[in-house]
Amino acid sequence: MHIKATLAERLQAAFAKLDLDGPALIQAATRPEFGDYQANGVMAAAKKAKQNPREVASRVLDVLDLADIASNVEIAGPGFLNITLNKTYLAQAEPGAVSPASPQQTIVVDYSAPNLAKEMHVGHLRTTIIGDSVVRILEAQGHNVIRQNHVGDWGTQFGMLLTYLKDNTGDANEMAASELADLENFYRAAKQRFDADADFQERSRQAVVKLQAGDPDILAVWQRFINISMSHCQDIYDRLEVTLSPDHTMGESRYNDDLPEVINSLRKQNLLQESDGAQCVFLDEFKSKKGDILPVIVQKSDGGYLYATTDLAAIRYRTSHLHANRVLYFTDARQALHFKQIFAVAAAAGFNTSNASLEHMPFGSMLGEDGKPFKTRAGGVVKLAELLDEAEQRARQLLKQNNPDLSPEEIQETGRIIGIGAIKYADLSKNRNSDYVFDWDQMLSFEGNTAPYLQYAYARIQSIFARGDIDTRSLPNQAVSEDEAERRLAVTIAGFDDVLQQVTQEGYPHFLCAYLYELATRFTQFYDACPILKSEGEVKTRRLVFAQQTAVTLKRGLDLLGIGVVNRM
RNA sequence: GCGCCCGUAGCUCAACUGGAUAGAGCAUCGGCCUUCUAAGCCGAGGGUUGCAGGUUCGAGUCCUGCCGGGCGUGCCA
Repeated sequence: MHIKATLAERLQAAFAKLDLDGPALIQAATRPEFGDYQANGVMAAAKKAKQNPREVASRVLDVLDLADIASNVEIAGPGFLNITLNKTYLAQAEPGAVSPASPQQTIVVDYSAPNLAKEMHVGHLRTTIIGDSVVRILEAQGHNVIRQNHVGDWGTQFGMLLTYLKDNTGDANEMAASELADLENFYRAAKQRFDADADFQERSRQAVVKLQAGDPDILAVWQRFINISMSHCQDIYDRLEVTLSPDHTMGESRYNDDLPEVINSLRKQNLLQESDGAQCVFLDEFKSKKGDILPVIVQKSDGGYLYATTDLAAIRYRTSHLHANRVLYFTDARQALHFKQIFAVAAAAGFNTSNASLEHMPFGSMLGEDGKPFKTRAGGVVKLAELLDEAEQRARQLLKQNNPDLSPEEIQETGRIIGIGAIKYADLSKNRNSDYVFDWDQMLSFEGNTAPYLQYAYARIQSIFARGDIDTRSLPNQAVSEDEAERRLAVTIAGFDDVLQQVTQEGYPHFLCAYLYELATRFTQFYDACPILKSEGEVKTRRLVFAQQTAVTLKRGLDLLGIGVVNRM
């Protein structure tokens, strides 16, 4: 249920009766003594009407109808309205339920997009994991979500790789996956040869030309290479339990045929200008103070196309064929200007045929401990696969140490879920805007505000049910809270739906993390203070219901982050 | 040069987009396991939110100017 939206509606109705104008500004109360929710909009509305805010608050209170929702509303400070929800209203909340959004939209989400010339490294984590979480939540809200994995499978670097591959396998058509088992090494070796050997360079360039012209031989080699590289990515996706599958791959190569059309269309609309031999679009909005305009280059002087061209073609496809209402791009913040430019060109050229909202959801770079862009000591990257291995290993070690009851099979599987969960949560729980520091120990921490803490709370609840031989299906669906600890827990459980709305609005899964952490914390406090199995009668039933509601909400919330739960750990 | 992002406790991060006394985790110090899992709970210390102005009932958040960091800025993606 949407508590905030409901409260806002009621406030708006009261405002309307009093000819007040402005948003209600509902938010969760900042302190327990301020109730559960607070409305901050009265002060702004009073100001607009040039009236005394406390008097206005008093009149709003007179006409405000919250009888069925709140047990208490009071005016505080300069004109805050502090709202305490009533217990029966709270008891109606369905734990973990997600209300369908309205309207239901078609939302294209562009995320992950690894470069298939290389192996996935830790830098790909954020786009993949954050994008996947947002996708899951949007789907839960009933939207028609279309995943687009815009992989880098085209361009000059493939000329080099394919030539090197042919040189080293004799018959390239028979190349085995083993040659490409370590893509990172393969890439490095090819690059070395490229830099050292002029003849190799020339053959590489020819290979690119052949590839783009659709030469069947080179195309077959390319396809093999892509398939193998893509299967490496898929292994990572599977391990991470990311919902991407080969069906969602829509790489750069797929737009190849439309690139000349993009240029033609721009030319027909007189948007194209030649500058130093390159085809450019100049738009006034990229004019500097001095008056010079930053061009968007869409075709190189040698006739080749660029990523701007491909992204324009992608906008055409996503709006004309996929009929997107929103397109969300989860990419590095360094591409901010690029997206601003192509969105502007798309608007000028009429490419956005479904009038979709094109939204770049940038995230910061990963830095090393020294605050500089992240590199290993050797100057390389940390492979994603290595990070996952390490996480699982550490989790298994801890499991063995902490819980001798677990079987080797259980340690294997539970270690996987906990290790992967820790990594995902470490990324998801941060505001994606800012740069962040990569640190093994921090990323693989299992204490405090981490996924294992949430999983631990869940496991303890399951343990209660197991020990007490409780069939959760036999429990009542609802319970009315009695004491303050229960009531606060109930308020938190009821706020789930609101948080999801907040997440999908602008693509910030860290709000959901913060919410789940608070939920788990409140439950653990409750758990610590109030024995469940040792209590009796109605009290016991009530506590079991709250435990169950917490478990359901935790599981659902973690699932929407793409993180699993375990019954024992 | 111009543009974008960032600067919050020793460290890593929050702060629901202008709200009340800036919150967590880690680390440090103290307390709690014969009672549902101590990956936990309770408590303590730790802040001039980079600096200086401004806007207003109210600013970590908005505006201006500095300082510091990252990134981008015509044929890589």
